[in-house]
Amino acid sequence: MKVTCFSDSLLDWYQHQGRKHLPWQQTQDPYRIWVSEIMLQQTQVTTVLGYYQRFMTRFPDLASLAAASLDEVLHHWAGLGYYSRARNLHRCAQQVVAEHQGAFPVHDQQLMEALPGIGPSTAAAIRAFSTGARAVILDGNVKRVVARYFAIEGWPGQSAITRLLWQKADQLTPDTRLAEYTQAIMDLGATCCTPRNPQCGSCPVQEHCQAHLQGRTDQLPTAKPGKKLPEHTRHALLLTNPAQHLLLEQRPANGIWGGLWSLPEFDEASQLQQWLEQQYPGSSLTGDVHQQLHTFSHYRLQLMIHSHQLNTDAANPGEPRAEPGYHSRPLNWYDPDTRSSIGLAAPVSRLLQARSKTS
DNA sequence: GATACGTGGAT
DNA sequence: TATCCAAGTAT
Repeated sequence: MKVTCFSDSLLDWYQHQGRKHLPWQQTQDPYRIWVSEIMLQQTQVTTVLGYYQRFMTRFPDLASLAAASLDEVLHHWAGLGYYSRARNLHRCAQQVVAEHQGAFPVHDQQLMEALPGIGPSTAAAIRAFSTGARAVILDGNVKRVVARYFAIEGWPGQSAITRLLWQKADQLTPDTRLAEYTQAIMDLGATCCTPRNPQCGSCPVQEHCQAHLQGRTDQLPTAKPGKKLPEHTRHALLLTNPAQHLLLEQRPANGIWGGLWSLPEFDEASQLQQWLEQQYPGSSLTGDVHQQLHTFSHYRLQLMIHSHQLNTDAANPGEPRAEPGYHSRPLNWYDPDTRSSIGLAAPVSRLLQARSKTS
């Protein structure tokens, strides 16, 4: 059968060419596998390695994660991006403790998908790796391999295409050796069937790959329709007190850098000025302004950073408080030297990085 | 169904 | 430098 041919060839390739020594491959513990799968969502292996090591050292099991504060979880996630993953990870840990007696329902795909941050592909990956059950994944690697193997036209972002890819991925998935197969098809996409310049010469299924046979590997899968990123400008306040602490504001749980601590941010410079004078009467801006450019997947952010140093007799320097209105979020002074366990947003970590370089 | 959500690696 | 895109999910 064709199906058997694909998985057999792939598994044979995996024996020699596959990755088998990644940290999360040395266990069948659903917790460890789960953390790795969440971190690896839309994130490359090399980026994850360091984060995973530190995270597992601090949160070695589900109970330790469930008992931790969200701030500390975000502290260990800061820099990885897509922070809803960290918030959902924390929520999920508490939910598994409360509703599943501390054990992931790895034998039930639907129950797994019901957990925060776990979708169909992640649920399948956790199940395949921890139990060896037959479960079908569809990540970026598999999409590319399947789209090429069957020469499926159309951008995978369209739901009809995704549906078809799921169906084809299911067809290719064998009934046995699921842990190996799941790793193998991801490895093939990551190291052989790459987005550009795929190494078809060393591909175990090249003889049956429609894209290869048609010489169209460079056209499949169909590229995402390109669009220009919109650009936004916002204004951030870099306020320093006499102790050289920075004023940070916790961002709302939704939106960019959700739950992380960042510089107080405003739509307009005038709003920033107004807020500053309200909080610290008699203060005036130093006039030092510099820019940070942040490029996200969906827009570019020009952040104008307005620096200001509070003098000693400024009112209430230790306890800034939010006014009701457009700013009513938690505020805190942050000491860069005694790093507390909170998640710092990119604008802050970039500032501190630049600062440590010059000093 | 389309959009929001981060950051860094690769080319 | 610019662009793509990565072990996707939630809304």
